[in-house]
Amino acid sequence: MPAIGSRRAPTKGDQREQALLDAAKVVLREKPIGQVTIDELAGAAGIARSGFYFYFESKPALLAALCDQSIGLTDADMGRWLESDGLDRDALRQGLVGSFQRWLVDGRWMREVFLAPDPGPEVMQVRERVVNNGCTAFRQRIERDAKAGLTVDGSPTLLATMAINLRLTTFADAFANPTAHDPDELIDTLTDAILRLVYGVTPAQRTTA
Amino acid sequence: MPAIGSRRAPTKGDQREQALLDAAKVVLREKPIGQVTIDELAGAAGIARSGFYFYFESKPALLAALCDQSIGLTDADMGRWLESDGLDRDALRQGLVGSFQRWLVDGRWMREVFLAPDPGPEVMQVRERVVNNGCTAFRQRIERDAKAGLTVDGSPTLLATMAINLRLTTFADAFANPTAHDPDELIDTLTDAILRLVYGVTPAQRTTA
DNA sequence: CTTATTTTCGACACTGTGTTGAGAATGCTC
DNA sequence: GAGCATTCTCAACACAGTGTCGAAAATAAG
Repeated sequence: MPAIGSRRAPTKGDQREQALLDAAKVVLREKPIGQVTIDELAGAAGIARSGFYFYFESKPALLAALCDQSIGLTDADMGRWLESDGLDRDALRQGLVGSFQRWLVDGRWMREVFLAPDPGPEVMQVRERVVNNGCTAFRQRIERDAKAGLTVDGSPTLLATMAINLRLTTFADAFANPTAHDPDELIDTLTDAILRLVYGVTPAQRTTA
Repeated sequence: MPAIGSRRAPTKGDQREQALLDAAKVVLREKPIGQVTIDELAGAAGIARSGFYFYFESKPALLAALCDQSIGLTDADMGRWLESDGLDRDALRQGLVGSFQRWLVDGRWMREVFLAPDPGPEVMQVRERVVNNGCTAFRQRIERDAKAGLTVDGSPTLLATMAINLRLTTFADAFANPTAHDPDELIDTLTDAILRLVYGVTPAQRTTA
């Protein structure tokens, strides 16, 4: 794997590794990881089962790598809101929309990474990194707004965790049960729920009807 | 298994089945289900591995049965609040405390049942029943209060789901990371978070400091 | 005590995982 | 483009865990 800014051309192995990740991403859209065999993953990337182990130590290891590649994207989603101040409902909503769209596509494996109780050490490491990043960014925003007297009382860390978990479970549910709610209503309700959670207010103005 | 109100004495098999459930409950406090073998579960109940299959079809089937037995308790926790009207912070808080205590003890398998993305059909069935019951009760309370003009706007179903998920993830996190927060603060924050989520208000009065 | 039913468990077949080492493909150097 | 080191591939193996079967033992019923 050439480093991210590397000038070196990707070797055959690098390509194969990426092919394995890409193939896995597709395969994992269909069925839960527990029901996907390594044989299947290897086959989808065009190699024999035992060849898989040249690239990844195990299924969870691949999953962790998969997640790792998607972190940048997830961060970008909420970036605008996280950097702004005050409620800024529009920015928050837009961030959630972006996040939501990713969930609708790759929710299968995202659930495994972020929700599964015991996804193995490799995944746990990535999860903790991602969650910590998210919580920290969120927490810092809350602390900023707390100084301006905008937020409710209560530990910013706890509030941030709750907000993030609320988003997580809402999207996970939406993935598991796509027809249960109207997407727009879901996002609006979630947006307001988070604002209410952190600021204790539901802003009256809405960009969309 | 004699029906719940049965007069018939439990046969040896009934006892063994219960022993299996009790033993599993204990074993599952130590390590995640994925790392517990059927051999281990059977051994803990004093029978051979293959004997396990006389009582349960599989590991998930036992887990579902385990959960099934605990439903009554979980319902009882929140009962008082669910039947009252208005915010009633004290009742809500007390319900959450009860629920929380159960989580601290049996959180390991409760996570598997309520959080795992793909716990198998048997568990899924029980989960859906429990979650639906909980959501329905919650939703009805919200609808009642909505008529009284107490709640925020928004689909009661969505609000109920969010509240329940907030509780779920908060307790699951607390189980996974017991020292991260002060229990009292956690419960207080969660109580207020739920009230804010549903009613848009944080009641000033608190029973406890 | 006899008979029917329930319970137990060893032995088997099967699926999926992870390892190893020999050989093939690749790419680097001159 | 021949030689050489490195990277990659995969068949064969060993193993752990699951689930099934049927014969025997334990229990309950008559």
